[in-house]
Amino acid sequence: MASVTGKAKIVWFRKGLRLHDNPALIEACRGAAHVYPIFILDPHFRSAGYKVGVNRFKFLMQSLTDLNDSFEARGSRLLVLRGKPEDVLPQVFKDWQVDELCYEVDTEPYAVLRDAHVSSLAKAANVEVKSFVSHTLYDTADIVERNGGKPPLTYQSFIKLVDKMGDPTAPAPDPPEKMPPPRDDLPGAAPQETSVPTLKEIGYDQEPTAPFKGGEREALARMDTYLSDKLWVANFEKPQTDPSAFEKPATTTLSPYLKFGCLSPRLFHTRLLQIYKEQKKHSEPPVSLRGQLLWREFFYTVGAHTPNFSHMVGNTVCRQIDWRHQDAATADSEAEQHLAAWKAGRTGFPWIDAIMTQLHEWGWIHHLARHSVACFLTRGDLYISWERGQEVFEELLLDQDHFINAGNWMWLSASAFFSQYFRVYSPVVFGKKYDPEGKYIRKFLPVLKDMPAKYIYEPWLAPTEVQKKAKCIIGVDYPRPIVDHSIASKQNIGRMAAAYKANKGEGEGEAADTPKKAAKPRKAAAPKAAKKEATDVVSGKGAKRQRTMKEFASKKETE
DNA sequence: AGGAGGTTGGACTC
DNA sequence: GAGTCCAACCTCCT
Repeated sequence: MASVTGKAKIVWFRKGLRLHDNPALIEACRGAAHVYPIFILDPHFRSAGYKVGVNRFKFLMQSLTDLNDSFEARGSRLLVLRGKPEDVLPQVFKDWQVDELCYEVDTEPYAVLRDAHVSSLAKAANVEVKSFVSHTLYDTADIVERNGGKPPLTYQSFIKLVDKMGDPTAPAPDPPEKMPPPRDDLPGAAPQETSVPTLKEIGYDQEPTAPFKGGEREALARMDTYLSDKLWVANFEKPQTDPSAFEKPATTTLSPYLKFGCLSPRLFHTRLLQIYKEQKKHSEPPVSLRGQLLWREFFYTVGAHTPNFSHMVGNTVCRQIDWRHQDAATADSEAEQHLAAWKAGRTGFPWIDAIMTQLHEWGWIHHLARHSVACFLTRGDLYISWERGQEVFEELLLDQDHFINAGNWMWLSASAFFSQYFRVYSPVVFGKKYDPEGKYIRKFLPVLKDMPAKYIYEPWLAPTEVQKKAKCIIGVDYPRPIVDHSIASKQNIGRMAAAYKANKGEGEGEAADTPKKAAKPRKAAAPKAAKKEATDVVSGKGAKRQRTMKEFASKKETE
């Protein structure tokens, strides 16, 4: 087509803040006289119901600046527009005489509605819309289709489906070295009107504190650094990594870059497969590095195909549980206080409070640290709804990712995917395993820096003299624990058991007294009971154990 | 219908 | 460090 005069095209960045593996950008450059790379500052992401902490916003601004630099190096620039996409886009379609709009598929609920609306507006304006899957390894709709139209609910069944699908599509080729530039002289396209905003312009008055810098170049450099240690990559096992490591975090910390698409998951995946090929032996999902990418994919798949995935009510995969704090209207004041203490890192459990402090300061905490604080907030200690925790993570995490955040909160609260609610993380013991000296606590809670290691995880047990010497009086300089973990966790296991039972009843409807329900536990219990008696006689622990269970049962009844 | 297995608990025993 | 128990969950697969 030699006669083509050249079109005006928009490539709309939302996630996918990168030039590599960007099929929408490639398409936009094809046969275009003018390409307008845009990002829209949508007020939705700063509305009352959706908080973005200053650290993540800064990360986003850095990513946009980096993107702009890369475009400038190619004779183009990034145009940052302000307003609702539904208002902004029809205007520029007209003003810039746009022929085509290209973007990456975004499957989050808000994005799906937004993009459907924008597509219809584009059609009305005679603008062709082209979208591409590049934020996930696969088109999650394909995975669901292969599973008979339903998303797989276990990681293993998900892996099986993915294995059958073969390797993901290879990353797209790099964009041209010289790009068709946008015009400066059209309304709303002038460089001074479309620059990357400052935090002040947006209305942030806090100083960002996170030690991670946003952007594609940073992402690629970081990936290269971590992948250069091929033995480490090949042997990576997530559960073996140390949540208390902070001098050098024990994992790649690539999650914020994947969240914003500064790094392509397909590129990362390709690089991992290369290394696996070179190294004969390597770890496997779920614990391997590739397994981590597939966890992301798993939650994107289930999340995108489950209604109300980020809420308990109306969510088909989520167990309905009578949390103490389901919403602000019904929560009692104690639950309100507990939630506030948890968020602020003032629970009186140094391990929990250090993690929450790191979350505020860094915008990132290790996966197992997330487990600790999530279990503590929900089924472990406070019995507060996972949705409240999800909101806090949504605000504070750089890598906050809609489906992954919701999925993991449901996991940890034993609301979905995971159901062994009696496996409770101890806010004292768990961290101690990794960091007996309490270096991590001393780093993030300096008030405890002189507390002897013996008491660093339980400072309320330190004798007054020790507290005085450490210049940290419990109840004055650092809070007393807001709950007794051994009492609270036992009580909550009982509540969870009751909630599970209630859910079962609901599910079965009138057939509540079907023999199936009674027969199952009875059959399983018989051989085990005999075995237990035998070991109890030997160990002499039977009586103690039984008493504990009775106490626990009576507590449940008097509630 | 039943069994296996489940990314990463904790306490205790050997 | 591995194994067993706690008390019993769920989904998937055969």
